[in-house]
Amino acid sequence: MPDLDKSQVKKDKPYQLVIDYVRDGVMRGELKPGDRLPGEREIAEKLGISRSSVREGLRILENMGMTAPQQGAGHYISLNFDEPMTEMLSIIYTMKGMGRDDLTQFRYCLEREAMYLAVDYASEQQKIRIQRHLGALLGAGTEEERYEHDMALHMILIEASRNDYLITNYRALTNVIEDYIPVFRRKITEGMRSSDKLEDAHRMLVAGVVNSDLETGLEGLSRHFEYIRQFRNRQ
Amino acid sequence: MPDLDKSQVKKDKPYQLVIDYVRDGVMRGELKPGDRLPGEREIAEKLGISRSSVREGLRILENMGMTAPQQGAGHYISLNFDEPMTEMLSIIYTMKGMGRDDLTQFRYCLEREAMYLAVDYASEQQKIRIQRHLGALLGAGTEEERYEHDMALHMILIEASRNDYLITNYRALTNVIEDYIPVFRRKITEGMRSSDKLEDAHRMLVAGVVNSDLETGLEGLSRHFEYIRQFRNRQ
DNA sequence: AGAAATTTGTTCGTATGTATA
DNA sequence: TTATACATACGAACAAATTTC
Repeated sequence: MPDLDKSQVKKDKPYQLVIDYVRDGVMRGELKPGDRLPGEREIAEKLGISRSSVREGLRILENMGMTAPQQGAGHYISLNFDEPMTEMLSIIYTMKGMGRDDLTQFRYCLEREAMYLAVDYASEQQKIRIQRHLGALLGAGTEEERYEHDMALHMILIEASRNDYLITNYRALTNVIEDYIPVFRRKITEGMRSSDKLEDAHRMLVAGVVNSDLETGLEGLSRHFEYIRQFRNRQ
Repeated sequence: MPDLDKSQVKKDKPYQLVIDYVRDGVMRGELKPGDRLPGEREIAEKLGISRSSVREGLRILENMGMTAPQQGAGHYISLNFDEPMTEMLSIIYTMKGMGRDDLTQFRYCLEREAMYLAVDYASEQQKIRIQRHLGALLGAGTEEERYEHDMALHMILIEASRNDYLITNYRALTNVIEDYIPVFRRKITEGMRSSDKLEDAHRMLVAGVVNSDLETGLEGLSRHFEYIRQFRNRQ
C-alpha cells in the first residue's frame, strides 16, 4: 500500500519543474519569443535534476509549441501554438470519432459569430481584401485557385471579428479539415463551379461584411452552409 | 547552412516513432483505453531506439492525455483529453493575453449555437435535469450552491446540443474561466442574488430548451450575456 | 577559412522504488 | 515473503550541428 500522506512530501515530477520554469518565465514577461533558454545542463543544475529529466520537460514544451530546439544552438521561446493545437484537436476529434456533420456545424457556428462581430469591427483594408478574394473566386479558372480564395475569404471574415478565441479555433478547425477530410473540401469546391447558389452565398456574405449589413451577411452564411449540407446529403 | 533536401532522408526523430506507434495502434482499434503498452525496454527494442527516447515520447503522450503511466506497472491507454486540452488552451489563451471580453463573447457564441441544436436534440432526461438545476439555482442559499447549479445548467444546455466540438471547447473554456478568472465568476454569481433580470434570463433559457422554443431560449441567452456585459462594464 | 568550444541529439549503464504473482 | 518485471531517475559518453574565436 502506497503512503497516502504525500501532502507534505509533495514530490513534483522532475520534468514538471522545467515546464513551470519556462511557463512562469513567459508569464512574468522575462522570456519573450526568440529568447534563448539556458543550456540543458545549466537548467538541470539550476533545478537540481538530471539532464534526461530536463529533456523530457523540454520535449513537452516543444510539443505544446512553447519552445523550439535548435541543435548546436539551444532552445528558444517560440509560442507558435497553431500546429500543436491543430494536431491535438485532430487526434481528439478522430479519436472521438467526430463526424463531418458536427464539424461543419461547428464551423458554421464560428463563422456566424464572426459575422456578428465583423459587421462592426472589419477594417477598411479587410473589406478591400475580402472583396478582392471574392472577385478572384468568381473568376477562378482552376480548382486550386478557387480553393485558395475561398479559404482566404472565410479567414478574413473570422479575422475581422477581432476575437482571438474565434481565430484560434477556426484556424485549428480548417487545418483539421485540410488534413483529414481533403476529399470533402475538394468536392465542395468542385461543386462550386456549377453552382450559382454557392456563388450567391459568397456574394451576400461579403456584402454583409463590406456594408456592415448583418442580415445580408447572415443570410449568405445560411445559404452557404445550407448548400454544404445538401451537398453532403447527396453523397 | 543545413542541407535542405531532406525529402528523401526523412529522418523522423526517435520519440516521434513512439507517438506514431501508439497513435496508430489506437486508430486501428488495436489499443483501447485500459490496455497496457509493452514495457519501455520492449518498445525501445521494437522501434530500434533507446529507452530515453522512448520515455520522451511517452511523456508527450502522457501530456496529451493519450496514456497514463503507473510506476512499477506500465503505461496504459487512457484517452482522457479533457484535462490536457484544457491546460493547453489555458496556456494559449493566457499567453496571447486574451481578455475577458473575448472570452465572454466566445462563450456566448458556443451557448447560442448549442441552443439552436438543443431545442431539437435535448433528451427528456436532460430537460428534467435542467429544470431541476433551475429550481435549485433560484432557491439556493449559498454562493457555492448557486455557482454549482449555474454551471450545471449551462453545461446541460451544451450537452443537449450533442455536438462534441461544442462540448469539448465549452468544457475547456469553463475550466479556463475557473482557473484564471475566479474573481470574475464569483462576482457574477454574487450579483445574481439581487438580480431578477438574471433569474429571468435563466428561466427563459431553460424554458427554451424544455419547450423546444428557440426564440425564448435565444432571448434568455441574450439577456444572460447582456447582464454579464453590463456587469463587467460596471467594474 | 579553419579550429575549438558549446549545445542539442541519442544512447547506454546503473541504482532505486513500486507493483504483481 | 520472495522474486520478477517495471517505471523513475541519474550520469557518462559520443555524435551532430552551431557558434565563436
